[in-house]
Amino acid sequence: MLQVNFIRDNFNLALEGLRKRNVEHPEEVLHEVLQMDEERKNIQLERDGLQAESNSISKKIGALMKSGQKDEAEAIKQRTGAIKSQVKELEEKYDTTEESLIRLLYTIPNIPHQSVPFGKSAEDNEVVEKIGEIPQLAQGQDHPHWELIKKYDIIDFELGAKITGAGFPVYKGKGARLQRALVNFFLDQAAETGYREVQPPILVNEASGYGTGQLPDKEGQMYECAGENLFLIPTAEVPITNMYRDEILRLEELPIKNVGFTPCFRREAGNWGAHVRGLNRLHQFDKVEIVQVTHPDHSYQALEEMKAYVKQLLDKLELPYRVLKLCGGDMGFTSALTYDLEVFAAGQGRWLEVSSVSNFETYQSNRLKLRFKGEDKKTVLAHTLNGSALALPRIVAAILENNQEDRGVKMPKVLVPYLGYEWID
RNA sequence: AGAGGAGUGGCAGAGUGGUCGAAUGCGGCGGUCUUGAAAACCGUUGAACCGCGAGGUUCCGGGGGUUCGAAUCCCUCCUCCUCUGCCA
Repeated sequence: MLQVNFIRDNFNLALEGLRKRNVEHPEEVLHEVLQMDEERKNIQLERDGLQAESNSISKKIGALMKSGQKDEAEAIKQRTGAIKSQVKELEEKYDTTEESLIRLLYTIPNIPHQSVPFGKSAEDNEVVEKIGEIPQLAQGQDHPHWELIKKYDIIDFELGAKITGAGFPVYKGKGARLQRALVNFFLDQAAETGYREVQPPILVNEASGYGTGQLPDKEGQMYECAGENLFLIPTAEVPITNMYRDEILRLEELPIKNVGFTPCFRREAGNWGAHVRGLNRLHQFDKVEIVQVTHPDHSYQALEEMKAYVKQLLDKLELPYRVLKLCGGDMGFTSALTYDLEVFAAGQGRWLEVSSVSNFETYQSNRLKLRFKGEDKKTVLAHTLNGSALALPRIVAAILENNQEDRGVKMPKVLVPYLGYEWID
């Protein structure tokens, strides 16, 4: 969530940011925040004053009791009754005011970075670069992946539907091996680049959901465990970033770079259309995620590094891709700047998002209370970032579609040592 | 899952109703000494909010209660440890 102080000190900046986000009545919303915060402060002032008085009376009573002046002590006690009930009343008022302030802040998205383009939807995203050749598939070798997986019997949707439901495929034989190869390849690459590998839980509690911003508004995205108040993670970002909730880090610990492989679960309620066939959208999929916690001065440099890292993975997989800078209307709620990386899947003739790399600045760390002791020993909110590196299903789709030949599908060279085979046939 | 024990500052650990945001030790930081370092000695060292400031308020696992007053008493939840059971 945004910091109230930031809104107060940079009102116009915040306002412009919310306009870029296409937030309705941004000026009113921001004013309401400031007004609620003022109210909160006033209540605190009043409450603290009374509490101070009450504290000093209590001290006096203590002193009187000690010196044996019981009657005087009893006399003073009478006066505390009124103060007590007033304090209690003010405390309740303070709590409800603060609660509604936080609830309001939860509804406000992050302020986009200056460079984020205006725009309403994916149409308005800015194509930053395009890399690699779009493959020209020969006739008869231009199948979409959902046909190829059937032909070679490597991924089975019907079987998954029998066990669980739609969107939970079973990977079989070379298909399963391909999954494992990709995960190992991604993790090895990340380790070489200086990321520490972690294996977090894939069920998280409510506090974690709030910490990274999946709650309160996106319950529709996460599967909830009945009776446990736990959620299946939609991305490893949630547990890995929440490892640092309520932490005050030392300056030397930054930047923190973690990588984790987890399955991801998304309900995707209402997100199913004609063009989400096969592996394009699933309820359960595998993803390797990189997460960084950085000094505010270095987060954009880190973002560029993460983007470059993901690009290099796609280069090694020999997949054509493009990099988008998302516009204000298409960016995730909590992000300040997001790059999407999309591979071209020639069998469908479509770009598929395989990675999203974002800088959240202090939006998450403010909820998380993730801070570090700065140069002047003041505690400062750190910046958090994350990116997919990479999400598997669409990578698999693109590999299958782009590399199909007469005799089968040829695997990218870099994966062969992990796969133990060269062709899916 | 059952029985018992425990949760205090970066760590260790005292404190069982008022003078406790909290002894002491270690660690960290600053200084003296030293060519430099170590040792020794001196000082300093939690967080949040409010206030121009002086200063005030809150926080001893979370929440609630008793009391004029709670780290300390009561209730409840959570976590960890030990033993028993179960299980990959």
